[in-house]
Amino acid sequence: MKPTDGLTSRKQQILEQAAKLFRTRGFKGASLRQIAEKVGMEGPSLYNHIKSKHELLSILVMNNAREFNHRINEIHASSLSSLDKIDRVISLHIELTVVNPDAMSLMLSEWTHLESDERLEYVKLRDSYENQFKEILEQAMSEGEVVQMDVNFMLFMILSTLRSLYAWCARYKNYNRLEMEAYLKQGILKGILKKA
Amino acid sequence: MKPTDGLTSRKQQILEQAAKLFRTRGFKGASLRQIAEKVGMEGPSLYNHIKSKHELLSILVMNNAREFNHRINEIHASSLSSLDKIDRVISLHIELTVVNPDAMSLMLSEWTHLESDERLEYVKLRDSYENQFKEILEQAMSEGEVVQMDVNFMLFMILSTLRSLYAWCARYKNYNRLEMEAYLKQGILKGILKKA
DNA sequence: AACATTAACTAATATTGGTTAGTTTTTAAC
DNA sequence: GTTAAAAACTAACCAATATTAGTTAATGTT
Repeated sequence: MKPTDGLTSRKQQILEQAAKLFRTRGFKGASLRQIAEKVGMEGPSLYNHIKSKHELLSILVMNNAREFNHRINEIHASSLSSLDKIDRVISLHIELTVVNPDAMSLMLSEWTHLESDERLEYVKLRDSYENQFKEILEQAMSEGEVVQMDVNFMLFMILSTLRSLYAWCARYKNYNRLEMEAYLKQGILKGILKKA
Repeated sequence: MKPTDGLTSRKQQILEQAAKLFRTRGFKGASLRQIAEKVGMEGPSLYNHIKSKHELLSILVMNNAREFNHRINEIHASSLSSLDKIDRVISLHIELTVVNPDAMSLMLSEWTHLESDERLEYVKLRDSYENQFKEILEQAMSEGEVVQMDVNFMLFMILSTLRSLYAWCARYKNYNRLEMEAYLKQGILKGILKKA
């Protein structure tokens, strides 16, 4: 019974509940029984749909990581100006965070529990992502668009903010995406001081 | 055998290794036997020094949280200018991160596994900390020192960066504290754009 | 109706991990 | 040197958990 209709397939439901529980209790802290209960079945029945507990984490983390990598590739390869590229990367983070905050949270905090093969692939994707972003920043810096600063540190500061976003979306639900984009871009680009 | 000499007591050693393992494997993922091995004894022998696994987490997280709270109280209550207060808070974060990155990491990511009583106390300390910081920002904003922006969001952006610091200290060991302070303050206050 | 497939269940296994009990070794004091 | 306390060890317990095996109910197709 493939999900021919608009309903979410059973496996999709399992993935959603797993994501929520992995996020709140952590991968090790959440049990298959708890996941099963949330989706309305007994623990072992999950194995009719999944291969293992690790598979759940793998799907959730790796899909997101690959999507991220794909999207920044596009931006990096585009013919946009360096500032516009930075702008797009910020928007990308916000979009993926808003669309699937649970997966985002997992990708950033639970990837350590991936099995070794996939952990390696994950780290590779992550490094690649950061490198692309770094190159964009270097470009902007060499063009005199942004201030002269250690690129690694600038990357760190921007990514710190973008990567924490999911946690704050959970706390302050009343922000919409446009507000966040405006605030973030202003804060990152111009800082908080009134006068430069 | 109390630690009369300069050597670190046995319990201190246990705490240090526990912090390292909790950080890399997570609280649930690290076993007492692993901790014991790192410190050079058998698992159950730990109970000659500790009350429970949770006690280890509790000491590591709560000590740090209380220290944080104490220090920001001082800053908040001082007669410094609002900008100087912001400056001090940034320095505080850097100091505590550099001095004990493992404890910092735990405080930020593993506090969810505290037992309920202490989890409540932790959240209280955390909220209190954020509120003090927020008041400082509000003061600076009302004095026209910083740009007009949603205070919660400004708080979020600053804390995101400061709270991620421990992760980057681990990756780029070559930065010293003064460099980090300079970069961080510049980035947070003035942003990355060349022109305002 | 008959049959095959899907997806649920129950029972059982193997492992791990926190913890306790009891014992032996080490350390320090007199 | 004797004794008492501290701190180590081994063996065992108990609970939780991922997973497997075997079975039954539900579903859909011919």
